[in-house]
Amino acid sequence: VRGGGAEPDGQLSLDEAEAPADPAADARLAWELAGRQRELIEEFGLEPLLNEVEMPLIEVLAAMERVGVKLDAERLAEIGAGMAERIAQLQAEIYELAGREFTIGSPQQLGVLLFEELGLSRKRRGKTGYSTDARVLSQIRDEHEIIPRIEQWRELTKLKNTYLDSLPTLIDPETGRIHTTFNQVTAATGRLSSTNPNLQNIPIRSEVGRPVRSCFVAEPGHLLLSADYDQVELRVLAHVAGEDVLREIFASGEDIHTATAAEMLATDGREIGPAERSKAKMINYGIAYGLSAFGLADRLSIPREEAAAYIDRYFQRFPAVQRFIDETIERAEREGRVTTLLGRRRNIPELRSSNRQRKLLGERLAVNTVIQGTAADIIKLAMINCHRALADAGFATRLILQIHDELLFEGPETEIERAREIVVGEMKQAFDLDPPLQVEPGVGPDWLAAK
DNA sequence: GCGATCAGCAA
DNA sequence: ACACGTGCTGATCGC
Repeated sequence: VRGGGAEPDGQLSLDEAEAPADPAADARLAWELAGRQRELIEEFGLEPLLNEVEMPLIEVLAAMERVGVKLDAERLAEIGAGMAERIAQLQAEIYELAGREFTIGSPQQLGVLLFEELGLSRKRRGKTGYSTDARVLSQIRDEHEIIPRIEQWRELTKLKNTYLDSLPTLIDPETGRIHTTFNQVTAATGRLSSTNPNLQNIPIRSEVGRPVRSCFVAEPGHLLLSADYDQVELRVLAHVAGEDVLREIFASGEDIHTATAAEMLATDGREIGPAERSKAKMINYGIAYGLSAFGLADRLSIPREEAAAYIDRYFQRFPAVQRFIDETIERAEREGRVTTLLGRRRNIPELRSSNRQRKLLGERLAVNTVIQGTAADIIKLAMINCHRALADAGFATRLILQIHDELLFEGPETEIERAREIVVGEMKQAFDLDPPLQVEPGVGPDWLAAK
């Protein structure tokens, strides 16, 4: 019996008091909804996507959730203890510099202290008051000794609260492992999501966050195998846009962001250094993630006009990308929807909005959904194929996580090299793309070492 | 206890 | 004046 109080992770609730008043009516409703859904699936030509991708994926996801992933709880606790000490020290220094105690974690109280009592430069403001987010703090870092300490305090408490303290509570006593829930139907683009816990946002970028990732480990005698698609979204873009300049960059094996920077900026005789690469990278990601000129300017901390100029420059060098975007938007406006290469469909009602900003959002969603959704289709196919190929080979290596463009496997060390060959082969062949898909594998005793 | 708000992690 | 990719989680705060 499933009560009205289903758990957020979709687990069945057996609370007698929450049992439905009329279970037969509930069952009938589900039956009737299924009939209507079948009609729509047929009308939209979605049977192949349903039958070849989403349905076969269910048992792959179920197996992944059942197997789970091992966490080194002792190591996690050690890292957490070190952090607790550092947080306490920072807190004392912050109170000392502030001249009083306050709730550091309250943006409201922090805003009063920084901008009213200490008189630091106010940057942006939110709905309710001053913004104190990471970008604001980095801009006023040199104005007061308290700022770098608050930045550190924020980073450490975030890591401790979100990962170090909560992950161990989710270890299943039966298996000693963490069992996430993958949601197949939440993300509008067709991506998966992960909850309770979310294992798709484990830190890796920052120095202090990275050790958290090394706490995800293989069982004794086993190893983790991580296999990443290299630049899958930009390859999808090159493919769907038919952009030969982009294809040539991939064929040459050059670093994509450096090469993009060279295309955009080198004609001015500009040297391509880290700053140029970083701008190009942001533009590449901007296209893949559907960022506006405003969002791009915000990320790069440059005026919007300058961001718009970079985007213009990008389109001059990659004209087929410009054509693809224009055609995708035109068609989406006519049809009210977009589809991925495998026929996944997303309605974009924003395109009919009279609000200019909302309309522009719709345009970016239309383009972004084709790219991100196609990448999601491809990796889902790869998951199904890897799962089947490993089983057919009689291997004990199991798929345990999917992180959008990465698959993580765990297997006996004796077979992991052969498993790697199978996985890389299946991932590359999952879809016939031009430029072709490329996969970067790595093996190690923990998740950090495997990358 | 709940929702709104702010903040920050990842691909 | 305002705007600002998504999904998930945690803390604070006011009701």
